[in-house]
Amino acid sequence: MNIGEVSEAAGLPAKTIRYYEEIGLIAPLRGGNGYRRFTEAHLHKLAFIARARSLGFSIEQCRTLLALYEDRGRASADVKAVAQTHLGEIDAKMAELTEMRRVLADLVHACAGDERPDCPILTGLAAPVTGD
Amino acid sequence: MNIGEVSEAAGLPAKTIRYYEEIGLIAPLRGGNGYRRFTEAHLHKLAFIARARSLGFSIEQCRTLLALYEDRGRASADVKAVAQTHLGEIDAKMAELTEMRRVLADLVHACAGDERPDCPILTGLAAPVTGD
DNA sequence: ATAAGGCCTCCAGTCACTGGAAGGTCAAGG
DNA sequence: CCTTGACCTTCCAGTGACTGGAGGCCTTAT
Repeated sequence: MNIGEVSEAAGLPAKTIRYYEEIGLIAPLRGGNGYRRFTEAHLHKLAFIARARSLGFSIEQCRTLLALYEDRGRASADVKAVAQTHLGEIDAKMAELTEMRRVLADLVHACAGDERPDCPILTGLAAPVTGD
Repeated sequence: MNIGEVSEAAGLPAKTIRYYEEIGLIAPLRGGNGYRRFTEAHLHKLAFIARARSLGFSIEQCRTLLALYEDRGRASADVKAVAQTHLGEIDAKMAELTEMRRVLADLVHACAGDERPDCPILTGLAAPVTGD
């Protein structure tokens, strides 16, 4: 397969696949014309990466997961550890966003949103709201 | 004030303040020795930016908010629009994270996490779980 | 012969910093 | 007066994970 076909099949832009090759995530063959040639195994790997990425795993985590995937002697505990680390990262981001959302929603709620200049959002940013 | 003092007061690294100057967010004065000189007004602006950034506003949104903050003839509706756009971005990210978390937590839950190689996380990444 | 579309490489840009090198400035102590 | 150390300066490069574009080769169809 050429890059266009795997791109379509894996749901990844061709540019991204070239980038993955550049950073050593995949190693497609080359045809006599210089075109990358992909096998089914390459496609599987790319689809694996695409799914891992869509779950938010970093490229380095994907690299680790791929290595574990291809290591028949792996311990599932090692996989689980990577996934749990990532789950923790997701939870941390969610907590951060939740807190942002809470504060921001309060400010938005307090703002009249008309043509007058008075704006609790701006005063809230100029000085944090305290309990006083 | 020198940069170290405002850095301390605004809670922003000196590097970040220099960066903000480079992109035109603030324009400190210069002393004869070439050092940046900051006034109270500069400090206020930096604190404003720091709070907006901590709520997740992008630099460009901060630039807009600062301009509105300094425009006495602003309409609060304009401020509210920026904040609501950002609220929407936060909600979109939260939805994305929530979905990631849901799928990932299922996979983690299904994984024994012992020294055996069988791992639902890896099989789930190799082929998405379908309802079949 | 040519036109369209796919493929190639290389370079630059994104966002918001962050790290580090090389060097100038300032206040205090010896 | 000299040194030490803290503070400041600029400039360059790197982060993560791509993305866009220029310029050019390859293939297939008309």
